[in-house]
Amino acid sequence: MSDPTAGLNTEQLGAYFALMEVSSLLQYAVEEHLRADGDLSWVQFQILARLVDAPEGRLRMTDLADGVVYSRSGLTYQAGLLDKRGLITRSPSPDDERSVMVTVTDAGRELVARVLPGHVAQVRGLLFEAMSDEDLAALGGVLARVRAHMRATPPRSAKPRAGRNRAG
Amino acid sequence: MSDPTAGLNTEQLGAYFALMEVSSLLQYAVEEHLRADGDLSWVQFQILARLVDAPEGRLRMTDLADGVVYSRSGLTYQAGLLDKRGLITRSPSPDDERSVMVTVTDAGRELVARVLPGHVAQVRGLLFEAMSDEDLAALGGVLARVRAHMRATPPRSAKPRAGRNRAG
DNA sequence: TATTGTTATACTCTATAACTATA
DNA sequence: TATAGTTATAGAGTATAACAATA
Repeated sequence: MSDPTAGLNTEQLGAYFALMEVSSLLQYAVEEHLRADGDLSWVQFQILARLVDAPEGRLRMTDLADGVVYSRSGLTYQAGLLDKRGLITRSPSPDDERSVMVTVTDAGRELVARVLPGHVAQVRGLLFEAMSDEDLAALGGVLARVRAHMRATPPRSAKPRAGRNRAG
Repeated sequence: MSDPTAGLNTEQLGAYFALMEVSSLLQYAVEEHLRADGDLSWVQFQILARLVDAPEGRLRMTDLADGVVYSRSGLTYQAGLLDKRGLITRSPSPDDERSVMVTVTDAGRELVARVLPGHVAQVRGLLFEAMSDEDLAALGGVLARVRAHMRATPPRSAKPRAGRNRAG
């Protein structure tokens, strides 16, 4: 394990840099295709993908923001773009009048379906082609654990808002 | 391995999403500290870190751009900012008059040194705390292989420039 | 009083294309 | 003709703070 008073050892540093480099390269490559195939940015694709995966294709704005690791205002902006293109709809939640439910439209689902094959091919070619089954199992296991650990920390949308956390 | 005609299986999809989510959360957390500790963005820190690690603290612009996964003009912009703050210097290369060598200044090294402890603590707390030694070894091994595989693809700065790659 | 979401605004970043200079 | 880098410009994205509405 790691000594909390020391720096990272060589192995840790290497793994950290490799992680960031791999995800960066992967995101860049994938984003290029998403843009060409469906005029979608990475964030927009993530929003749509999460909605498609969600029960009934709907999620609250805040849950979406947390999932995508995004600020609220940023999500409002992106949701506005997707709304304008008819890929999602927004409506007040019946449960909590403050909340807004975001729902994928059929057009949204179709776009995801159209874009997905190329996307998946991209990911396979770059990420999984260099991986054995054991690699995959190991990677998936560690990352799932790490994600859970990170998610235990308060999510981004819980950041202090105007008026809180001031000095004095 | 993966069947090139099929989609990703559940395990692959999970690993892919976990990878992107973990790196995204990590980068976000780390960037917050870098900004607070040294008024550095993620890219700026990466540029400085790479220079500090390089022999004699110097690298060509293009090598830097490839390493950081960045466009040339983007790097010029960032280098301009770092230059203005006295953290790097730029000078024509003696070998190739077209090239520009970027060098970290003492101030740049000091800033990296000042920011590094907090940075490292952040990474340890989020990434390595949830990992055993075996996890680390596995993760590092896979990622190094994947990175090499990805890097086998032409780097970003080699993207077609004005006038190349036109249809016809 | 806290939470959800939107808006206005200002700013940072990024990419494209045009340009200069050297190989 | 190709490569290295800069610049101008224009656009996308992002965050902050202020705001309205509901809990």
